[in-house]
Amino acid sequence: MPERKPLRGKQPSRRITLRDVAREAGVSVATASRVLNGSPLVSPATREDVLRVFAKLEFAPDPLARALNAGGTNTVGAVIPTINHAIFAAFLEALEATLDANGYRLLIATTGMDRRVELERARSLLEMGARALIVTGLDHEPELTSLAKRFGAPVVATSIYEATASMPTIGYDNVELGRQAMRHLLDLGHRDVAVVTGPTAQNDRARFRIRGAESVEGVRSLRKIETELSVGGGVDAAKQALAWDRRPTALLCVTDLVALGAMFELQRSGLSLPRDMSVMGFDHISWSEHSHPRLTCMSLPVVAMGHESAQGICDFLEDGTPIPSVRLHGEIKVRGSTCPPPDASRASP
Amino acid sequence: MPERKPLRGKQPSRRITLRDVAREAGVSVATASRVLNGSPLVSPATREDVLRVFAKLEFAPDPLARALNAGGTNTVGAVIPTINHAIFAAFLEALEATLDANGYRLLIATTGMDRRVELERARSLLEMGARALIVTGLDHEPELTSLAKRFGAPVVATSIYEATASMPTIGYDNVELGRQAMRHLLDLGHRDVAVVTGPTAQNDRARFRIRGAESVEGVRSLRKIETELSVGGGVDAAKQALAWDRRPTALLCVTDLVALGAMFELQRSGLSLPRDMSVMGFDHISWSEHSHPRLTCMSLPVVAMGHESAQGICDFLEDGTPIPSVRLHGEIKVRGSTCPPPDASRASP
DNA sequence: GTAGCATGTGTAACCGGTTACAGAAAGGCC
DNA sequence: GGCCTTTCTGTAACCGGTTACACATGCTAC
Repeated sequence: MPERKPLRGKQPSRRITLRDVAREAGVSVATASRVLNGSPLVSPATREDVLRVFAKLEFAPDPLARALNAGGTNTVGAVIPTINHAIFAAFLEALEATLDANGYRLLIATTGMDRRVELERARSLLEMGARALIVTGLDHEPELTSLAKRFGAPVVATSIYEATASMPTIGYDNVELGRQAMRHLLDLGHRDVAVVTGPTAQNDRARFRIRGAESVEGVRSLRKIETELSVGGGVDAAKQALAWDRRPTALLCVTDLVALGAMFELQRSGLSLPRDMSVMGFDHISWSEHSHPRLTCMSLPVVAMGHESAQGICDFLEDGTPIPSVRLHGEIKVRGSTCPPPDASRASP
Repeated sequence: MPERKPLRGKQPSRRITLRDVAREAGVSVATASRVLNGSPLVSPATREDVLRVFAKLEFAPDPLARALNAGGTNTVGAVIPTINHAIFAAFLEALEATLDANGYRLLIATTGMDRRVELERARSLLEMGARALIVTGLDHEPELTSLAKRFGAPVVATSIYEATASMPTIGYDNVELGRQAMRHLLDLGHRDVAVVTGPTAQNDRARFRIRGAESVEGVRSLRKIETELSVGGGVDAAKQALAWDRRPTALLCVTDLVALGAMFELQRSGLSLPRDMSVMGFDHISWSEHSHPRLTCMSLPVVAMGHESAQGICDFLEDGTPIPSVRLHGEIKVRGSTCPPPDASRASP
């Protein structure tokens, strides 16, 4: 049951309305409105007059009244875990750019990875007039779908691709990416790998990547370290891995940020990378190709994902074209942070 | 002269309106509206009936109509250079959190550092109904102010503090920060420093920081390197500095990202940090305390800045309290990436 | 019985624009 | 001059809610 939010605050000084302009210019509101919208049905003389009054009174049309007439706003809402993570930021930037090019604005709300919060944020975006919703992954409160349907807004799940999902998904196959990453390590000769992940409870992408990694045959030991999704988390993870008595030869991090933190910590504790330990990331954020050593990672097509999501939504809003699911392809960027393990000669058959 | 943007797209199927509900429930729109808003002036029995019809018809009130009545939306617009930069992301996150706590939503638009673009984005945010505008720095097209005034929306400049500015500024004194940073290097014994900056043309914050650095007495040589505002830019800057015949002993980077790139490149080329070269940053983004070596930097209070900006705006919108300028204080975080220069014993008096 | 009040409901104006439709004014043509 | 167009302008309904005000009802109090 929708609950009314009282309007916060009041208009300082009554705004100039179209009627004020009309009165001042000695014309009807209709004519004033026509001038406002550049209708050709106005004589040049009247137009001049009205325009002069527009300027004189510093008239600014109320966007809400226009939107009410038009039957909707031009906003699209994105509900994402956090802005403060390079990979989401890159995605949002692309999303915003494409929406903007199509005349739509982007409303943003963050969830801090909490599904209940996500639902609430989604509700308020819809109540603000968002015409479509972009969410991350497929792990949501069940009410989300019905809520959006009630508002007539489509929901697009990103960062994930799943053809059979109940909503369009625009993203990549996280299981496959996890598999590819692990295979790379296996091919190099690693048999003892630690997978470092952020909290997986509310994060299906991470779980899928792990599942993919686990699905690879031939790994002797695959241990999981669950940590915070940040550079600091990577530091912690590296510390843990170093403290184990049978140290893994490679760290597979589900996020570049975590990989960066891990590399820092490993280097700090005196290891030489990648010789003493391989580190791999996921995301391909801006610095990963510049790090020292350069980070081997699974690159996620977030820019394309932003464009595709925006385009799908815009097309839908224009003419009702159903939003298609789009499978984007990540690719492995093999760089300097991975190499065969120290004892590869012995370990390999 | 405002130009009309035609509504993109059409409503797929006519939405359920309050009148539909009222008819179905056999009450007047007024009563239906009262139920919608939880007014106590409705008998329990009628309320039940109407609520049932709400559910049955899956009624969703039109946010626009409500906002039109209320006389405004609950959105605040932020026009920032890019989302894709940790420091802005951290700021936005804090901003969004505080706005949200006060019942406001955040609209975001990016400018890519172009003032003309900034003006256009500001216009569209205002036309979307943003009640206030947050911008970065004080370098803007002059029309920005009058545009916002016309819409009755206050503008807050962030990332900068200048008591005499024509709009409230919520931020820090970039000149002072630049000075402090340089003094730290000077105190360590550095006399030959390179200042690495992003493009300064449209960025007053960077210019102020440089000015502050230049104002410090006792530096023998202060050379500037202008590069891209990214990790890659830092890499380039480091390459340049290394190629000079009289190599600086310290790099003062106006952004942490650039500092990170520089550190990577310096290490790649075989230097040992900080022994062979000191590196300093600005921002204090999440990883800078974890890097190897840990980055010495000027920490910018962006989280406080987000909160203060949001709070100032909310207070203004609630009861017209003028938005105060707020001077926040950055502080130096002395960590492991700076130390006396190799020849400090000789260089110091 | 009626004045007095609380309670619940409906009517209609209103928010600030847009626009269908009607009508006025001006020009063209026979 | 009368009739038809064309061109411009105004009236009023409308978008989908909210709400001031009027009014009907039921109850208490005198």
